[in-house]
Parts: sequence; structure tokens; C-alpha cells
Amino acid sequence: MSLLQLNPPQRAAIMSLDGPLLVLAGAGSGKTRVITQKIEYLIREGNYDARNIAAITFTNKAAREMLERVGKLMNSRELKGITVSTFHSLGMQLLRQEAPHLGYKPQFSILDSYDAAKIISDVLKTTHKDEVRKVQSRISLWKNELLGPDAAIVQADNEFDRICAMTYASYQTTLTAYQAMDFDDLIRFPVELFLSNAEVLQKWQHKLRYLLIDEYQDTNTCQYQLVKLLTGARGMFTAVGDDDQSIYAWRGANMENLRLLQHDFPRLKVIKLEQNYRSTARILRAANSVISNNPKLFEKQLWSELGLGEPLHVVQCKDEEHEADVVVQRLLAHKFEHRTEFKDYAILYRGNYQARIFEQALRNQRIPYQMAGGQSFFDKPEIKDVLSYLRLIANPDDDPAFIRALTTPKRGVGATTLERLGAWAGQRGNSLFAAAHEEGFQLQVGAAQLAPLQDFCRFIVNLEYRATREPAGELVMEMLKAIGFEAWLYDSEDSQRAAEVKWKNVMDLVAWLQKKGEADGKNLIELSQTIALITMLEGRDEGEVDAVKMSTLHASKGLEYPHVFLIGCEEGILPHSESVDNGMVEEERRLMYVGITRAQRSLTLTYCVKRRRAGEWLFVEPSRFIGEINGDDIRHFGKPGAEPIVSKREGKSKLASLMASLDSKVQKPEE
DNA sequence: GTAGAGTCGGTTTTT
DNA sequence: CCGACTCTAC
Repeated sequence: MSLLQLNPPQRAAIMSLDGPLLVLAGAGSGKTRVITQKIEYLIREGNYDARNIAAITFTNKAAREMLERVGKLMNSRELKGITVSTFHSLGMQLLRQEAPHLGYKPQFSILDSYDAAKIISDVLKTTHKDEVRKVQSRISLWKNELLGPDAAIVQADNEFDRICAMTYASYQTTLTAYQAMDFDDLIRFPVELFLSNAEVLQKWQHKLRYLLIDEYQDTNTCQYQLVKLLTGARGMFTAVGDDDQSIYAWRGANMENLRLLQHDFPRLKVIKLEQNYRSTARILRAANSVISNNPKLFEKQLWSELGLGEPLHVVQCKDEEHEADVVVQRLLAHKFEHRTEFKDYAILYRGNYQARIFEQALRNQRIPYQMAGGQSFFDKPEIKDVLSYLRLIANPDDDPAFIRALTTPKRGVGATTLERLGAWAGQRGNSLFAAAHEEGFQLQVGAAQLAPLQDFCRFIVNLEYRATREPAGELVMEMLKAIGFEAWLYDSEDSQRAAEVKWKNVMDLVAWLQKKGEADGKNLIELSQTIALITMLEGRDEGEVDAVKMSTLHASKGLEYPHVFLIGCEEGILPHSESVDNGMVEEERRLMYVGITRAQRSLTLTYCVKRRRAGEWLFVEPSRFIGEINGDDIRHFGKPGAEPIVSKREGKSKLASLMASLDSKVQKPEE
């Protein structure tokens, strides 16, 4: 029906089914549209069964959105069995079936980076977070290049790498002992399995006959290998990407994969999408002019038919507090003047920490806001507490889950006993759970510690037995009652309100388990196995609520907003100083490019003159990227000689704003 | 030995 | 403003 509404390259991209295809899709050029309509085309015209199609994205949110949009094109019967998921959840699904080939049980646990970092800090015997992070990311980069611990040791050519490689080896041993995998393993292990087991490879090649890969420029070596192995010699896939929007090199993404594609698939067809349907010409011109300072992999020029539009606003602020006030003030003035809604605005920033002060400013003015990215539902501490029980029930060898469950709520077993248990387990090559049952260990601890420990183990064993026989929701509810979780929340939280919110989150989880358990006929163990990567509330009714959107630049990729404030455009923040030191300015520039191209109609860039950093006031410089925008497309505010920050309309109401601030002090809510 | 209160130092980006 | 570390009361 809708092929007619597409431009010629879009149509060509959709209708090209006979071999490997790379779509170079500029920002706002309708790439999601191409992917979703191509799925429709594959099924309706290309004779593909939905079961044999996999669309792979990088975030769960993108996957959700894609599925939703395809759902609008076709009914669920036609789409039955289609795979629309992230690399990580595809890997997980595969491994749940094939884990025994790798010496893992199908109930293996998935550790988040927080748990993984803890293991690494144990191995390193450091608590310095910075060191741990560096080692962790080094290990992660090796994994993404498909190098195991042995290969890493061979490759290490400096002291730091040698330390990392040694750590990598014991870290991986520990993971195996826990029957656990980290995020990288979810992609690495399938690749290794495919390389060593032709039969399994064939089985999956047969199942997934057509692949669509979104954000292809963000694939790392490992992910590319997975794609290559799955498509095999047939090379039936569509990769969609934009080299100018590659912003994940720091976690192993390899832009060279775009070039590799041409090399590995000589039949590769390349289609460029250059018409932008999102932004005004001025915004696009600014974006093009910034990105033109980067070397080009593929030549492309974005253009738009949406008119010239307003110049970009660049606002100089005194400090970060002032910056937040200025943005909020300008946002309100703009909203009033243009009769827009809150949901038409987005505030974008480089680091999560920048958001706090803006949250405060928005709250002071009673402006509703919604944070994207940030903390996902399953990362909330109270949810992780409950999930640690579920993980332990599914996999008693999961030591991090064991420790967390055993110590929340506190039941009289502390660090010393845990240390002894850990020492004993390490000596015997056992999990903590197994070690707790051994007599040799039990003789080492006093009765006051042993009793609660044994009670706990019996409790878990009992739950494990019932987990396969009773409905998940009710069982978890009963478990929470048994451990006194609600009371514990109210006890340990300093405000009633905070405890209420947390308990409600837990109840949401229980309700979700119940619903999901009934719908899919899954028991608690099966549910807890999939939960690590699922995001149940992520992206829920976003856009429906009238609220200002707040997001990191990274999390904003793929999204668009009528009016954008890009804050903290300073040397040190954007580009980030670490990146400057590491020679990664080009990636920071792409980040700036991503930020600019989120805006549809208006864009405001802000920077501060001074900023508080580690307790000290530091004078900072505006970002070099501002200087890369053509001056004719910019209106400056707040600088000496430039226009004042506060417009005339605002200046008149100085009294009003004073009253407003007084107002907010008087009716200060109890939090 | 364990648990909770209080203090001090420090910030990239995410599956 | 969050989390790691220290100190003190059971």
C-alpha cells in the first residue's frame, strides 16, 4: 500500500531482496520506516515466513518500537514467530538452548556490569572504582574482539594489559564456576559455538534466513562475526547504518565493519538515503558543517525540504545553576509564545550527572519531565534485591546472587562469615551455596552465624522445589512476606514516601511476573532466566505523557524532538576531556552531530563560563564544536556585546519571577 | 561479629 | 548528590 509514499532510494532498499544490502541512512532519513516496511515486503512479496526473519537492534527500546511499528503494518498472525530483538537477547535465546555445548547449564545466570565489576575487584583486590572500570572495559574489548584469556595474555605487550589479561583469566574462571555470563559472553559464546560446531551453526542458519541489522555502524567485531556466520554464503541481509552516527567505539564498536562488509560480500549493494524528513535546513547545515571536520568513510550530503528555519541559539551562562535556570526560563517563554506542549521539548546532555541540577530546576517550576536512558526498572536496588532471590532459585551456584539475597534483608550473617565461606568455597572449587552445606566449613563458624545461614539455604531449596510447581506471582509474594521485605523497606528507608515508591516497584514486578507467567505458561525459574535482558517498563507510553524529555546524547540516538536544548557545550564535557586525551575527538564530534540532528525545528546550545568540578570552581571554554558551525546560522545570547539572555518579555516580569521563586519556597513540599 | 550511622571524595557514554 | 570507608553500639 505504502510503497508509493517512499522516495526512490527508500523503495529500492525495500525491494532489494536478492543479496547483501547496505543502506547508508543519514539522520532522519526514514531508516526505521525502511526496516519495518521491508519486513512487510519480505513476508508479503518475498515469500518469507516471519519465523525466518530476524531484525536486530542495539537497545530494547528500539526493538520494542520496531515491533510496534511493524505491528501497525501487519497482523499478529502474519508476524508470528518473528525475531525482533537486540544482539544480546538473541544471543541469550540461542544460549538457553545450546549452553550444554559450552559446558554451561541452560539455567546459567547473567551478570550485570555491577556484579561483574565486583568479581573483578575481588580478583584485583582493589576497591578503587576507577581501576576496576578500566580493567573491566579492557577485558570487555578483548571479548568483543573474540580473544579469550589465553590469547589476551599472548597479546598483552605492556604492564597494564598483562595485569588485565591475568585478571581476565581468573574472572572467566569465576564466571564459569558461578555458571554465569556477562553481557559480552552472550554474543561471544554463540560465535565460538558456531565456529566449533557446524551442526549447530547450520541449524541456526536454517532458522534465521533473512537478517536486518539496525545501527550497523555500532557493531563490534564479535557482533559482525555473528551476523556473518548466520547469513553464511547466502548473504541474505540488510544492514542499515550511518558512519557519522557511530558513537560506541569505546565499547568496541568498529566503524571499519562498514568497509569490511564490502570486502567480505563483493556482491554488496549500497544505497544511500540522503533526504532528511526531520529538521530545518539551518539545523541540517549546522550538523553537516560540524561533521565535515571528520574524515569521511562514505560521501553523503543531507538535505531537507522543510524550509530554512530559525538560526540556532547559543547561550552563555555564568555557571551550571544559571544554565539550568536559563534553559527552564527560555523553555517556558518559548512554550508560551509558540503555544507548544512540554513534550515538544528535550534537554540533551553528555553525562547523566548533568541531569540532576536540571531536574531540580524543572521541579521548582513544576514542569513535568521524563528521563530516558538513565536507570532502567531492573536496575533499581529494590528490584535487584528481589531478582537476586529469583536468580539464586534458578541457579544456586550464582554466588553474587547468593551474597545479595543472603544479606538483604540482614539476617545476622555478615562480612566475616561470608569471607570464611568464600575461602572455603574457593579452596574446594565450590559455589558458596554448596560450601555452606559442608561440615568442614560449618565447624568454623559459631552457632549464632550458622543457624541463620542454614535457615536461608533451606528456604531457598524449598522455593526451588516449589518454583516449578506453583504460579510464579503468588510464590514470590509469599517469599516476600516470609523475608519481611516490605517491613524491611520501611525500616531502612528514611522517608515513608521513598519506601512506598520502592514497595510499589516491587509490586509492579510481582504483577508482571504473574501476568507473564500466565500468558506464556512459564514458571518462576523460566521467567527469571529471561528477565536479565527484558525491560518491562522501558519506553512505556512515552510521547503520550506531556512532559519534557531528558536524555543523554547516547540514549537520544534514533529519537527526534521539535525543540532541543543541548546543554554543557564545553571543552571537557563535549568533547569530554578523557576523549580528548585519548585522541577520540572525532567520536565526540559525531556525538555532537547526533545531538544536533535530533532537533526538528529549533535548537539551543548552552555552555557555562565556570563550573564546579570536584569541589572546585573551574573556568571553562565553550566547545570547539560551536566554532565549527557557520556563524550566520547562530544567534548568541548572554555574551558581552551579544543579546541579553532574558528577552524583553521576560525582563519585564522580574518581579513575577521573584514572586515565583518566593512562591516555591513557601509551598516547599515535604520532600 | 554484625548492623547502621556518619563522613569524605568524585563524576562518560550502555547492553 | 551517590557510594565507599570508618566508627560505634549492640
